Amino acid sequence: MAAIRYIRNDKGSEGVEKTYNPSQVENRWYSEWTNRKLFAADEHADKPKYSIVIPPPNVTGALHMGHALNDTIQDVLIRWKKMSGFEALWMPGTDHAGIATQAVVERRVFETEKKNRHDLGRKALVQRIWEWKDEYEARITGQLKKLGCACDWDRQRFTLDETCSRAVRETFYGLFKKGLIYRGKRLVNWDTHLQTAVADDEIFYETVKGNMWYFRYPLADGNGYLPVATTRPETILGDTAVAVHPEDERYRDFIGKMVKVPFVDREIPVIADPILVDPAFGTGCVKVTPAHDPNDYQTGLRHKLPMINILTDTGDINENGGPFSGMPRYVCREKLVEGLEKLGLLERVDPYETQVGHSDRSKTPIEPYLSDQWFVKMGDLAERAMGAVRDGKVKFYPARYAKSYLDWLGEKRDWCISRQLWWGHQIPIWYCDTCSEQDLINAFGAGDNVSWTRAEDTWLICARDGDLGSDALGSSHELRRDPDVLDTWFSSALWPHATLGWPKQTESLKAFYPTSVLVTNRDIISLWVARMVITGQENLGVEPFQDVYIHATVMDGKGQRMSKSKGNGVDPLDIIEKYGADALRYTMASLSSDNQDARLPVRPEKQSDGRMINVSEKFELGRNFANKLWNASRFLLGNIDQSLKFTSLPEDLKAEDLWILSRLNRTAEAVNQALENYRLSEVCHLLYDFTWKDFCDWYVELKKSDLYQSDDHQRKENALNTSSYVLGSILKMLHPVMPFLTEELWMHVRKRVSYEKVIDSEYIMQATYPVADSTRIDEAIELRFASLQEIITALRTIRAENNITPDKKGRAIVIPVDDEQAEWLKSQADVINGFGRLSETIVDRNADKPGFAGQGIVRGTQVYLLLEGLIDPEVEIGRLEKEIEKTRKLVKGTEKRLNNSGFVDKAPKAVVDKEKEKYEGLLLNLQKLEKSLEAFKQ
RNA sequence: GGGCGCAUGGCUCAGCUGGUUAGAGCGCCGCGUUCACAUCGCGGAGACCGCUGGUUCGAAUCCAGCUGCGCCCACCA
Repeated sequence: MAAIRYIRNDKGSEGVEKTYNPSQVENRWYSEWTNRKLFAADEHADKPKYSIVIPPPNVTGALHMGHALNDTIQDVLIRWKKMSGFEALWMPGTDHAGIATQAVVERRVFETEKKNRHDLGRKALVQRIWEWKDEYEARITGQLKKLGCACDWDRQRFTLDETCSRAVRETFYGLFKKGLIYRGKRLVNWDTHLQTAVADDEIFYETVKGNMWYFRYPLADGNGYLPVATTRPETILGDTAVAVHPEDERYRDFIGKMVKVPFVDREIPVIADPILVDPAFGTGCVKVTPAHDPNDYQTGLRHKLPMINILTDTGDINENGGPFSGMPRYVCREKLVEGLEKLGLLERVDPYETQVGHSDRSKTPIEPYLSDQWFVKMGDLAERAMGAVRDGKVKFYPARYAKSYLDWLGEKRDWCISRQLWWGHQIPIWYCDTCSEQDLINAFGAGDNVSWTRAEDTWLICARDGDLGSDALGSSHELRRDPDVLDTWFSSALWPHATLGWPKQTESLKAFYPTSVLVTNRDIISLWVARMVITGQENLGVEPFQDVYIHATVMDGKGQRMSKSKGNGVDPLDIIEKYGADALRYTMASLSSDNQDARLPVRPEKQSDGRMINVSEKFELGRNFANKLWNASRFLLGNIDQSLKFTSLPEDLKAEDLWILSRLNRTAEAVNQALENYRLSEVCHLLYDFTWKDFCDWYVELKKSDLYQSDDHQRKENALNTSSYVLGSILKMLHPVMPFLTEELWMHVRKRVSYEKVIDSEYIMQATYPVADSTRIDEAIELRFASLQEIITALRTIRAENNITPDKKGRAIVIPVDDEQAEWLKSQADVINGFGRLSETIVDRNADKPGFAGQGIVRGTQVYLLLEGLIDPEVEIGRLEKEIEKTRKLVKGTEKRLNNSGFVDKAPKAVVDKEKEKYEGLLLNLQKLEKSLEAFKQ
């Protein structure tokens, strides 16, 4: 039966199926777009430029819905700008994500081969990671393509590729030469199991049941002791001071005296430090171990204390541990406590729960560990980057995020850029302990490719490019390369210009730098956004983007941030499989408001082939919308005869044509403005309402009488003409959000319609984006239409509430407020008849109010539905009473306002006048309703 | 602990510079096979806009406090 209907409905529109089938359409169009190189941006094009660099996804794993939102937004912007006359570049790429990627690969190698990285060796491990990278980069790229992203794939970059590496080296060299990169000590989070430093965000805290040990620090002169509490007794071996609060009466006299560290017999001072010590906590005395505790480290810096490392790389006690040397640290802890007890120094032990940092990778406790690291001096760089936002050169949307940026930069904390990893850009520093500066000058003095500086025990030599090699200074002076790599963010920070070829002055760089907007998440404002501004200013003297659009963070149904590491990520491919890419895009875009979070509840669903995928009814919004547009198009196209060719709108436009054109242009205006301000959810709602409500529910329905019931050929043709015009505009406006569907429909439209200004390109993605023609916007006709719609709705309500079946036709009497309204409604009597299922509509200002009829009042116009015998008086009385009550409330409200002298005196005249007008109208309505109720009750 | 944000019908969210009869989608209820669409049409019910104060002629909207939640940053010897 469906087949029969299909054939009957589908006059001449071959191949347009009844429901939109996304999967068939999507792959076909994507390959078509890429084959035709429609995503390629030409740096030589004689057009204004627009560019976006993708926030490069980490190659740690596949993309989730958070990325899908991020990429949808960018694609909408890119496609919109392309259609708006810009040469738009969307630069794709991925990030090597140092620690995270090395960690996943190390873990996998360990699981499958029971080998750690030392077993494998640097070269082999890095090789494995490259293989992983290739696999996931391909997967990510595939996901982006499925999403429909209009990336210029020929330009795809990777943060570790040749081009990016060149930029990293150039930047490092430049900063080093200026003295902005230096070597220093820093406490790192040491993973004793993997023997590597881990990043702060790779640490999870776990509550561990431990003890608080209270013991005595004996004074060196033998006269008494200081009570100290600790959760890590073994660190006593590295203590270099005991601190008290300067105003603590109990210990004031001890300040400046010396105490003796048990077991190693080191004498250390008692110092006063108001920052470290909280007199109310513990004993009020704090042992200070600068080499193994972040706070103590800071204290150590303040007081210039020695920093004694007591651990080996594997977490055992080193040669500084006296009798405990060689013990694993937890064994040492036990033995040391026993020792304290034997010495009579242990006071008591309390059970105590502490938050202990654990490595996310090895799940073992991390140890703060002092080591040599490389830093970037942030002072001046940060100040300049702050200036960019303060001066408005870089603008945040929403503006509140500027604060995150400024606050973080304001701390001006030096940036630790070295990581004890193998996966990443190896630091371009070589050490030479034995040579003289003259040796360096002899070897590297010519040109500007090597720079050096003296450290206490060695030369620090930085090469601009390439590998210096171990014997560049001859066989007598060995060069050693620093084994560490750079923080991932060091290369990410260069992304906007590195991807365009910098330091080469490429045409691409000239054309597309600075980029137009950065679209990203709020949690990397400091890590990434701020650093891009810094390097952009430093390397090119120009900020890397004008706008920063921070979009919502996608949360799961429980309100947890969706992330790869949490494992709660939802694969966009699941959603695409179930609902289609356009549905995904539309739904995600409509979620993209100024809010900072977007919840996305999903549930697993078994597919017919047994696979489980994640689905969410939220995407039905987008799927249904796609289907609606599909069917509206199918309907119109099915009615257009092959022989018709429209080249311009008809001469004599009817009222509904003027109305839909006004609505269309108003929508185009609002949509462009919303896009300009990154208000994508607004864009979606505007287009949804215009398409579904204005166009489908009213306009197309209105035109059906022309199509079905008219013998007038011209009328029919005009109806199709105007409808196609509007449809074409809808497709274009919607294309950035729903690219596949609109491209597919565009193809069908083009077969039948050829407007010069609307159907103006072979591919919709190259067509011109509609802009508002303000001469088409007609306030008056929209108001008239609104009243017509409300009258029809009033009639429909009466019918529905009284359970009047569609087959029963009634008559209506409409009593308008004035002659103009009367004339308008008379001209639309057929419409009212059709939409209200009426045999007749009498529009007459002087008509008598019918005695028995369903009633509504719309903007003062009285609407009566005469259906003697069909209307239940009880129902009508109920309706009227409710209506009256509602109106009374409103009357009371406005009355109160108008009686308030404060309002009348102080509010703007326009507001007061409007209120008065409203009041009079409401009173009139109330009178009429009350009269009707009276009549009914008789 | 510091910062930012959120709290609007059962659910997910709009409501941008204070003046709206507080909206939408889903869900719910009723009716509906006239040939675009049941992934649909028509109609309806459902909200003291977290709480308490304040500013104002007027507050969902601005301010303060409180409560609950989320995120980021820093973290306790």
